[in-house]
Amino acid sequence: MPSATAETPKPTLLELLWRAAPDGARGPRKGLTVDAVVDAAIEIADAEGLEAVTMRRVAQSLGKATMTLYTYVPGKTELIVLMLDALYGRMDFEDTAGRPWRERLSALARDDYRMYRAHAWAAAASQTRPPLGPGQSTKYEHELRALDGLGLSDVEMDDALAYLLGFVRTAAADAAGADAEREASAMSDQEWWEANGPLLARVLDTERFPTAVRVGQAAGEAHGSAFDPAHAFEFGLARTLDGLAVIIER
Amino acid sequence: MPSATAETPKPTLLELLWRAAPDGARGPRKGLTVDAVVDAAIEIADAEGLEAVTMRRVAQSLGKATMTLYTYVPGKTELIVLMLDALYGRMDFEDTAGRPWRERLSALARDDYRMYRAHAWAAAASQTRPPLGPGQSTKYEHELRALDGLGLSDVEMDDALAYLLGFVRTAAADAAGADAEREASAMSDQEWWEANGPLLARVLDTERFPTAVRVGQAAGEAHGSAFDPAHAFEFGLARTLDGLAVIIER
DNA sequence: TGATTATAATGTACAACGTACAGAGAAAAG
DNA sequence: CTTTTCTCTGTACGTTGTACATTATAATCA
Repeated sequence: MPSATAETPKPTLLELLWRAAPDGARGPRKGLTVDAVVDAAIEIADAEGLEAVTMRRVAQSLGKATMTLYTYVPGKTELIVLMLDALYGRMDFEDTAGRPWRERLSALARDDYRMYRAHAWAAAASQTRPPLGPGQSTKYEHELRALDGLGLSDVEMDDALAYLLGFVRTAAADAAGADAEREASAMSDQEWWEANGPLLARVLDTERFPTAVRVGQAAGEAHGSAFDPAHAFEFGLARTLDGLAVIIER
Repeated sequence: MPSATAETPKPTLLELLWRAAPDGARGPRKGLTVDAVVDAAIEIADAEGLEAVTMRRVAQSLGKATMTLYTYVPGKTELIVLMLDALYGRMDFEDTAGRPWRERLSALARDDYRMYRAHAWAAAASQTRPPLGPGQSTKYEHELRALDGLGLSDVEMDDALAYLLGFVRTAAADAAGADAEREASAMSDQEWWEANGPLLARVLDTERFPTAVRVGQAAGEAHGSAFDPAHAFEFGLARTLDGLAVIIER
């Protein structure tokens, strides 16, 4: 009678993040690593967007069969978490030790924003409370240090950081969205107005929507287009820091 | 020789949003309306999440064949836009005329947050600059009126509103994400710690991550769990209004 | 050394998705 | 009555994530 089929203790997500899975000693040599899979996926996402990251595509870029990936990663969900943690771990942060708090937090925000802009898929994929992988932990530690010693309680520090990073993530996602939309439409602003202007003029009458028409027009003219992500980021960052100032300089 | 195949001028998204498509006079009677399709889709999304909204599922709930939907809606992308605009159009806003600006903006944020929480799928699906459908236009008009007469320029009004709503959307998406995660894991905090505690203790050493460990612990204990969406919303709203105060009370 | 056993790698297969397309039938227009 | 146009539908295609069985490989144990 053959012994009961051995239960392969499949690694948890956390073990995977920390690369803490004991690599099996028995079978054939591994032809890949988790890092290789993650890197390949990031490369594809950077070049062609997250929707181009399919298991087949990643495997192909590694010269392996699709199902081989599942030796290294439990599924696509986990792969994306790993991709994000890798990004966090590779960020380089501006050194702002000793500078005033406003500059420190501003640098934090800009570091984050730069990372998101360099990997357009990341803002949409990331969550507010990512799992505590090594990359996220390193990032979190660095960010908290910028907030330490400002007179905030520990809980306030966490609140403030989550608030600041939430703003940056949204701003980056909006910027990426605006890019994608512009690319997808392949329609100049002029063409768009020729196609949609008449209807809008008929339907957005100044009787029902006086303020919207006035403000929308002003905003559109000021930015030269419907939405200016860079301006939104600068405006928002200033407001966010002003908002935090109230509890920091209290 | 048969005449050239007639070109059905398929309606643009804007025409669809404003229900401005001329309904064809020729063929059989329509068995549905755009609204019926949109409502059915919203009902499914509310009950089972956006990922349950498939063309087959929506059609089935209307007692029609799948492809019938494409008579009313160009595709799934457009359907989701229509769903969101419908939500915006049905919001009811707290009347805050004459009240101080901070209460007015706070009510705006809470109205928005309430809508997102009632339709958990909406925060993730919505964009910063939604197409100018009737719902979005009504909402935008109402919101701008709350910002009018505060001494802001038109461009600043638009900036401030986008900033405020961006915060609310993110907070709502985070809250929905936290709900979903809790539901999906089906793991009590205690079980989670039993499974992952040992690894975390080994790997999150206080040498490398002193601040992160300290603050993370404090935050976790304060909220009784890793993340408290309601608290994050209140904290963030206060900060956001404080930040806007700087340009409003200038 | 030879038998055993855990593991890596892979091919096949399946269910689910959005939607292109062609055809059948209905109603208005000529 | 004929023609035209439109609604509705069934079938089918390409794509997705991944379950599963199989084969090859290497370390372990007798």
